[in-house]
Amino acid sequence: MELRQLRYFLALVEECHFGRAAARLHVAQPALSQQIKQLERELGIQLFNRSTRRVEPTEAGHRLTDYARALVAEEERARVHMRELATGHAGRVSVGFIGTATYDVLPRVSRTVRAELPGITMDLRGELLTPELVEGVLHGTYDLAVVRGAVAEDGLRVTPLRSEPLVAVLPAHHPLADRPRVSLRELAGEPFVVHPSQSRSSMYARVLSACERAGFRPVSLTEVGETATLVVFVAAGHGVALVPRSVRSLSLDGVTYVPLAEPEYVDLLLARRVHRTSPAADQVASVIERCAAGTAGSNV
Amino acid sequence: MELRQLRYFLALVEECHFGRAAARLHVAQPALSQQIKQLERELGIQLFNRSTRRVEPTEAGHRLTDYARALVAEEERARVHMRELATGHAGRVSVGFIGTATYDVLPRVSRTVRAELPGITMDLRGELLTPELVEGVLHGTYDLAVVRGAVAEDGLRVTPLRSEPLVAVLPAHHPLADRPRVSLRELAGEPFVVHPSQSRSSMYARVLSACERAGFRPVSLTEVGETATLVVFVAAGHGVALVPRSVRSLSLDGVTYVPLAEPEYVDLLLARRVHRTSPAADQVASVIERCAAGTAGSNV
DNA sequence: ATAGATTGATAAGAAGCACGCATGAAAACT
DNA sequence: AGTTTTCATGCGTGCTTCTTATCAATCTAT
Repeated sequence: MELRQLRYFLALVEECHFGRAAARLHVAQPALSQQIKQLERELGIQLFNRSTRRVEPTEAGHRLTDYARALVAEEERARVHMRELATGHAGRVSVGFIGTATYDVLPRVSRTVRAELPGITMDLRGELLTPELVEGVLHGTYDLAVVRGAVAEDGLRVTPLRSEPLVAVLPAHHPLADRPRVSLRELAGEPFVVHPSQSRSSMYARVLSACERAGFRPVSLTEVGETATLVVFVAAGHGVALVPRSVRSLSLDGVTYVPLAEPEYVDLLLARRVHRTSPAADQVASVIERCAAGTAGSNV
Repeated sequence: MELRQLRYFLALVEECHFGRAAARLHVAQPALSQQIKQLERELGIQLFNRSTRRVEPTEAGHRLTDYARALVAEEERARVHMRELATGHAGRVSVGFIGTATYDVLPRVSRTVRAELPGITMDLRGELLTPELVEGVLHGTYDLAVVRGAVAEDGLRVTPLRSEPLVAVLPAHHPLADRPRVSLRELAGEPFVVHPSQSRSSMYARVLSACERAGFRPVSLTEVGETATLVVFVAAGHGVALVPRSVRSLSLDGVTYVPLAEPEYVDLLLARRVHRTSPAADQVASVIERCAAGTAGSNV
């Protein structure tokens, strides 16, 4: 039994006439006769009572009609679904975000995809570290990753999303907290709360190099795993911190974000696989590009 | 998209290995590769990520798996159903019964078919007249008909079911009602209740010819359409009647069935189409033959 | 009743498709 | 580096399906 035979069969059921059914199928009449006959032979039962004057389904023919319709309809659904997947209008896409994009880009992307690509199911994870994101994308755990720092890996395509200035995170009661802007130099004596070291987070190196340019090394460093924790630590008075401007989305009592006098920028990047890329992931990638660009934390 | 391709596809999904899947399908490996590739080309989307070391379904492949399973399962159900129809284990069979078989053979057949051929749906009609039964069978309204009288029609195959003696139907207060048997001659003066004339019922002619052999013509005739009505009329005192012995199944207050002294027999016949016969109808036909034979009203 | 029209079945040749074999290329293991 | 495993490709073959031509049966019309 093949779908083609069932399509022929259904046409004949609906037309009750070999000639017309064959015309509708764009085949010659003998082809239809043969295929119906073969179907009957395979199933071991007559499907039509036919004379030169009348063609009508037998009981078996009537019963088979239901199955044939169900099969052809299911095929059509499969075809439509595959088409959606092929055009990127459906699918499951998993995206990983580093900590400092978790509270700003992630929710925007989630909202936009839900609105514009309703067929796509998102699988979002935030507060991740660049190394695991890179490996995750290469390994297939994530289709896309929003990372920071120059990532150059084989099999990975990395495109810039935006560049944003660093801002200082200060406890609300800090003497500098009310200033319109602070110079990095003024934080020289402060203990710092930073993202993980050992190149697990690119922010760690970025913050330390900024301090170095300002002519000092932080007197003490407290490492925390997540950006949310970092802000909480600052609120608790464990020190100060430098974060990309968009982290301001994460507002918390007892914490103030103050722009830096120095032009220190960090880049936000989108990483995707070179091979094994899905159309749905491409669609989501372009949404991410728009979401990151149209943000308060954009360049300048 | 063809079912063969989907079967290949499913084998590959399950084996995740072209060689093994091909072996399971009893085809060479290149054939499988080509068919999968063609399916991918037709659907416009990659279904497997394949290297020389690993084969695994893409997301599209995973999604298609559900559809493919559904399609193959539905095909199997269709095949099984067609097989049942072909072997006569399923189907719808309509059987028409003449009046005098309605209260005896019909319920037996109904019960037996339900018990022995649970897949067959019966469509039973009783209290019909031979002419409409014959036309009904030829026209396809009925697959089988239980009739009386010698029916010889083109396109109809008629086989004897049984022969049964006529018995007299008398009102309970009738002087002859208590006799172990009555001679037809003794009913000469009685008004008769009979089945329809004008050869619409074969019983009409049968009863009158029996009377003629006994040397009389009934003084009056009341025609009724249904056997049940006939018995009711006798109970109401409108006259006496002759019916096949099996009508005794229809017992009614105020009515007695008394055997005839004369050996007057009527035949019960099974009529079926010569062409356009279904296996299910054949199965039911053999049930009818058994039910009619193993009856109190059987010959002798 | 005979002729013509309609319609499905059949036969034979052509076209298309799937298949098998041989082979190639890439990746993993020794 | 050599060997093995495994999927892809090219080509020839055979089966399947299609088309054309024709037949047989049935209905219609004169």
